[in-house]
Amino acid sequence: MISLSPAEENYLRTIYNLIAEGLEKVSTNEISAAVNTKAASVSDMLKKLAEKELIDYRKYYGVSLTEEGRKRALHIIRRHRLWEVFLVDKLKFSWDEVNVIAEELEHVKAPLLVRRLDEYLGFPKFDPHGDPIPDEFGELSSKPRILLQEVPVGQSGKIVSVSDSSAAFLKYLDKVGIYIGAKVLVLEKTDYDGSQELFIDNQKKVFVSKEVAGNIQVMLHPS
Amino acid sequence: MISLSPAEENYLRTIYNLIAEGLEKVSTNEISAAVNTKAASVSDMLKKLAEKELIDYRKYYGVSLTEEGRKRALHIIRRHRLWEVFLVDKLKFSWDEVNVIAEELEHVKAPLLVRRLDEYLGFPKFDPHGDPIPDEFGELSSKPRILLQEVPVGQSGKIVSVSDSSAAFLKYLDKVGIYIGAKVLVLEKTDYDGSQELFIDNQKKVFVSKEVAGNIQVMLHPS
DNA sequence: ACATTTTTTTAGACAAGCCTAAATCATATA
DNA sequence: TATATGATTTAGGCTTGTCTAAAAAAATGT
Ligand SMILES: [Mn+2]
Ligand SMILES: [Mn+2]
Ligand SMILES: [Mn+2]
Ligand SMILES: [Mn+2]
Repeated sequence: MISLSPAEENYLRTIYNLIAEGLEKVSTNEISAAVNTKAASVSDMLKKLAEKELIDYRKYYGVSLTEEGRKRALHIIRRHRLWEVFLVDKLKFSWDEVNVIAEELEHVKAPLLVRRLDEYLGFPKFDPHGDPIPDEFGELSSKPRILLQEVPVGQSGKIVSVSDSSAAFLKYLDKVGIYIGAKVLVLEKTDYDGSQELFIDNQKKVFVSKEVAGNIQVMLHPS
Repeated sequence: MISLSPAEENYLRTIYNLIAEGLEKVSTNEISAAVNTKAASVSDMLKKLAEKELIDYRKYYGVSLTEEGRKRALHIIRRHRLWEVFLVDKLKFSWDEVNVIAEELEHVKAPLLVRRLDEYLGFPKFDPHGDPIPDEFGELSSKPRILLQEVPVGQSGKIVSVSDSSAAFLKYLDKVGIYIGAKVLVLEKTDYDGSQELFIDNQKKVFVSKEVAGNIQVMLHPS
């Protein structure tokens, strides 16, 4: 099992995350935006990853992960999310600060390290953003989720994760009082622009745009 | 304050450590051995580091650190040793396992991370090998030390650090019962080969070669 | 259907870090 | 002091990962 460079790992994790957003293939430009690298460079890298049989790559068409690529991506994501838990639980970072740091820590590949860290953290199942942490074998304990966007008026649920880990987005959520675990009730929806009015924890009314609601996952309460 | 690559950091830390062994300049070949890289490549890198004014470099002569280079080296060493403490104290690694892992972790350069880690560990002053951890400003709290080699027969002291962090050496010390903090009394010395007979913790007799005694530092008990 | 725009790939270049082989310098020795 | 030996540097080359500019393919709009 030949080892991957930090750059290769970043591409694999990025492709996995983009695909996890629903799609079954990703474009060069989407990857380019996500890894903050010019499309020409991405094309180069995709050729190399395809060469190593980590992705399926058809020119001008798009990219998906092979079984091996998926397995590798999940191991990287496991490291990434465990470090995020460490940073929040032990070092008292806030959830908007940990993504960038974990992007560096995720590439440290001492075999025992990840297992010991996992144990030390008490085998957490989810990271600070509500995303599931794969186990050693790359298995995900997934919960049934629905986008906040999709929750009908009158329905309530619990916020279980967010799909944008940028500091800007997370700080915005902090500001309006939305957090992982919060109870959310959809009070009203505006068809015109897709914005919603929410009732958080039976306490606080919050207006959110369609963009925001599209980046929040909810587990519905039985209604 | 322009940021250094992992490779540059490894060279700086290595040069610092070699110089800390007593010498005031280091040779290309010594560095080559320490970073496990061919001498020709070391020459290349030395030119670059001199260009950046991190080292004083005179061709065919040797290398020393500039003030800036020393400062940088101490910051890298701070990260390295703090991670070593983390690995031993929190993740229950043994002291012979942590050097290689810390060699990777030391390059993670999130500014807040090191301070938080330091705090989390309780501001340790020494790493698992007895080496002092520089503070944020690069200051070292050094204790007066003497090589075990140099301790006269009949004198006793406390083992405070070891200057070889290889797994082989540290495992050997574990095996014979030598550890940081142990009381050591020199029972006998053989002039011929420089080997010694020691009495550890008033309990156990141990024979050590000159090589071993040269890699152990002792703080003498007032006699 | 054709022209325009957007996306993607190719071509060519560059810096970082490494290597081997061939100079060159320093030194130890005869 | 001339020479052999060892240490160091230079020359030339390679891989990785990036870039810009140009070409090619795909998508879009009229
Ligand atoms: Mn990363
Ligand atoms: Mn996360
Ligand atoms: Mn290192
Ligand atoms: Mn150490």
